[in-house]
Amino acid sequence: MPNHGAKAALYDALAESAKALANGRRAELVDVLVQGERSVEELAQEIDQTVANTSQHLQRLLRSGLVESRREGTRIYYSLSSPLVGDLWRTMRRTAEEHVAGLEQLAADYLGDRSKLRSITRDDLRARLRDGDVVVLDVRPEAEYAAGHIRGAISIPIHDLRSRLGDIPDGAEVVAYCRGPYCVYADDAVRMLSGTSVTAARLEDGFPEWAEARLPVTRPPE
Amino acid sequence: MPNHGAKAALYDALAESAKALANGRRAELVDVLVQGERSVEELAQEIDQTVANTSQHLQRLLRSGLVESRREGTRIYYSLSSPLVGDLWRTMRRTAEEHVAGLEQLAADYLGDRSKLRSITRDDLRARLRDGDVVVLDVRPEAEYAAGHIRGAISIPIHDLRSRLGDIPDGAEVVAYCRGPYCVYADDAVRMLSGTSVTAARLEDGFPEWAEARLPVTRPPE
DNA sequence: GGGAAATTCAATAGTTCTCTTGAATATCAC
DNA sequence: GTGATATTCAAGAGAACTATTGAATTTCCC
Repeated sequence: MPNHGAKAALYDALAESAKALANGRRAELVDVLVQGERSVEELAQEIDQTVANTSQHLQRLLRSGLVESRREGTRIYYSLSSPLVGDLWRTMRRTAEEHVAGLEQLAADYLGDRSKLRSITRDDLRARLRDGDVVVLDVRPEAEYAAGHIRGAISIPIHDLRSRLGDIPDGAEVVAYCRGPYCVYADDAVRMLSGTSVTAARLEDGFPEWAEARLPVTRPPE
Repeated sequence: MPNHGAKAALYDALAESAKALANGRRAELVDVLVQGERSVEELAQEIDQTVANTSQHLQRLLRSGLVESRREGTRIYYSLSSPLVGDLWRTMRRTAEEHVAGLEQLAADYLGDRSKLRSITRDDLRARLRDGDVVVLDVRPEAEYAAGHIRGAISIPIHDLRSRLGDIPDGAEVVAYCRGPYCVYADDAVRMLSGTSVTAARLEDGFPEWAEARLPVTRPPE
């Protein structure tokens, strides 16, 4: 293929990591994989695609070196090759937020009206954690909590929240968080908690951003 | 087009900034634009493409919001919309360096053998600048030096270097730099200076990386 | 207004990407 | 081995991307 010069071939290769992310479905995949490894079937469900199509996208990511896979019995688990890939995804996302026209509208279309939901920034939560007067609630699936969470957070996956409302101390001030700024689990949690005895707000972004900012986390031993 | 759901449309838009960079020629364009604004014709020459093709790539970048343009008489100048775009390009490049297979070979093919060239890291140069015992030489085109350079550096564009060797103090220790890790100007300068009375090394990367690391720079007043 | 220079537009052919479908493969449990 | 499950492979249709070519447009200068 490189019947063009050495410089062109080099820059083609440098652009390879962008090509890998240059597709909405693959962006969704990386966004999930940032939370930890997943099987093909789980990923297919997350991005609402057929298993065959998901598998093809994963192999595209594999070829570009951005993800790795391991087999466990009949399942194959994919994971990011390094935290650098998550950094790239977030930088890319931030750039799109800043520069891509129409993005706010699309975000609003997907997320619905967030204006009535109380929210809190990373820095605010950090300060309140120091004061110790807040319950931090991780509403992601159990496995993602296990792979790493905000230090001191408790885990109640969003799908269990309704039946486990009793686990939250009466009158507590709750801050719920999930996968990131475009994840709706924390929104749902705050909506569900409004009207109960607890006060609830959502963290403006999720665990990966918290970890990237080098704020205190708990991770499983290697 | 979005006959698919709101989530898919949102992630398609988030992937838009990656699509803009998902092409070797556009990556080259951004790599040049990081150094400052350029006209279409200049850019076409830099990336060794026809003007028409270059124009089309620039308009793709324009549509994605990553670059801006302004007209000045019959020329149109393109520039990056914000420093964030340069950050994205460097993050993307770093990810490719880390993960894309075969990249080292392609870099070697383009850059040739660098093993005989003395080189120095950012941190080393920073320390030596404090001691004041080094001549920092910016070998990029004059306009790029004017748009911003390492504080204290002198400008001798690579194409003028041979005729301006006399501008460099006899017996000086020179560190040459240019656009970045894949720019060959500094390599050429070091090769040209070997065999003269001065000692020469190249900075391992270029001005954009120096500036991103918040090391001292001189920029023109707004 | 007419000519020149810089850039964009429009049409096209070849390539790559994306999703779909159905078959093939690998591993496990029995 | 046989069947079940998870994943990949293979083929194909339609869309998007890329480079090329030549014409059209914009602005300047006279």
